Amino acid sequence: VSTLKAMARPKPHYHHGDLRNALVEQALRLVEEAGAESFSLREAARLVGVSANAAYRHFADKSDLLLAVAAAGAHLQQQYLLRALSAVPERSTAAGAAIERLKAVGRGYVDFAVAHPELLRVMFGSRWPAPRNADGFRTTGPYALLGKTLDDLVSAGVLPAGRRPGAELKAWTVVHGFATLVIQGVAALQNKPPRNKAFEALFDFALIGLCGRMK
Amino acid sequence: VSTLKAMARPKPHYHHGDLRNALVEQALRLVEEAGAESFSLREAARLVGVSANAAYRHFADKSDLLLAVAAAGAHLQQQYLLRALSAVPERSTAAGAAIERLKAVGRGYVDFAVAHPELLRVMFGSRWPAPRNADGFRTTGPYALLGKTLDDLVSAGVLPAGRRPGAELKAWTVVHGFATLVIQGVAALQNKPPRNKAFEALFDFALIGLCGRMK
DNA sequence: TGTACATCAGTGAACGCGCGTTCACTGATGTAC
DNA sequence: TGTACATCAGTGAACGCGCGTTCACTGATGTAC
Repeated sequence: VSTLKAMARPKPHYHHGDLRNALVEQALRLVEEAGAESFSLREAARLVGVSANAAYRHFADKSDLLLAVAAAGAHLQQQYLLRALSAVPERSTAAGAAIERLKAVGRGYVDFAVAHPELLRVMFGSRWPAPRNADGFRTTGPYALLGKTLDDLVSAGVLPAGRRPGAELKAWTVVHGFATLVIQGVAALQNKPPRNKAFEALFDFALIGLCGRMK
Repeated sequence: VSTLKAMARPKPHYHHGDLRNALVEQALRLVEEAGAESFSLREAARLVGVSANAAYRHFADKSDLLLAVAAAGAHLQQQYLLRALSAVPERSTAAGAAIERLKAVGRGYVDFAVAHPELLRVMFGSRWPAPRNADGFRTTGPYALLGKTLDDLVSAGVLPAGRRPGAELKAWTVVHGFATLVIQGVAALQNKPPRNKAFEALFDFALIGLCGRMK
């Protein structure tokens, strides 16, 4: 019997080796499935195959673990944005390219929200620390990427330099508002075709608003 | 001793009389203080001065009570919007009046979000039933009010009729996005003066985007 | 290369807690005659 | 107007539950000599 037991034993190592990451990934998965509200540290540990207690070797407490989940979410979001940017095809004009890049950032943001709604909620729910600029906005992550894209829009001559200040907030408000409406279940935005159509309309709207004229 | 006890007894009536409303109001208060996440039915009943059990005379379960809270929140929100609309001063031109009314709706929406962030979260978190139009949007509440305001904008000659379709979604996205950023703690929007400044800039941006030209 | 030992990363049992919900009940209310 | 009785709106005790967290512990790891 003891031989069988030893054979069936699933844990070859007493030390996990990468428990911290394993817990964060499992927690992220659980959050995405059922939301942060019903997330439990014990369940995450259980599924990783470790005692609930072991988590306290790596995290101060439950909220600390969720903070790590939020950070992982930010990293994933960044990947979405960069992937969307790199998928933009070449353009003949700098103006066309700059516009398409701005659209890509927006699309990446929305795609991330659609694919990981609960994760986005956790990221916005938890005030994890991030460097901010003088205006009180985060200098890393989507906000910074958006800023760079808007700079390009000025260089390309699409966005008048005089209208550049405050453009981040406008663009971010639109894209975040749209993503929020989508993940909060607005019926008209639940299927992809109408959602894409709404996104296009919204982008045109935002671009006109930003530039102060029809393109 | 028993006399003192009788004198101190706070409940003159075995029947509460208006327990349902009392529970909803208490629950709403608790949600606003600490969020729906940590809300407990027992605490609400306790604070109303009634056994936890009594709540089940009026609500199927906890989530049913929260649904009622969301409905009460919607009613309160409507009051904010109507109050903001009625505070709009008279204007010499129909165009000016229509623009100011649109701005008032937006301001009311943001003011509600700032004053009752957790309540707004509950309202968007719970899928309480509401009539929808053919486009999948709710036909009551802020969305309908917004529609009417936009119609006025067309009548006043500010918004070209050709640009009217889809205008609700654009306006709603901006105002909801802004409210969401505010209540989610974006540092630059936490104090009233900069928030108002940002709102003004955002409104101008949105109006240009809606109308397709500078005003 | 071998060994002693500090440090590290886990275990397993237990804690107290507040929760949502159910049970059998009882006091108050209102209505038919 | 009085009374019998069905209905309604509460009570209080109890349930089982999973949770976060703490405790004393032990097996594995790595390093100094």
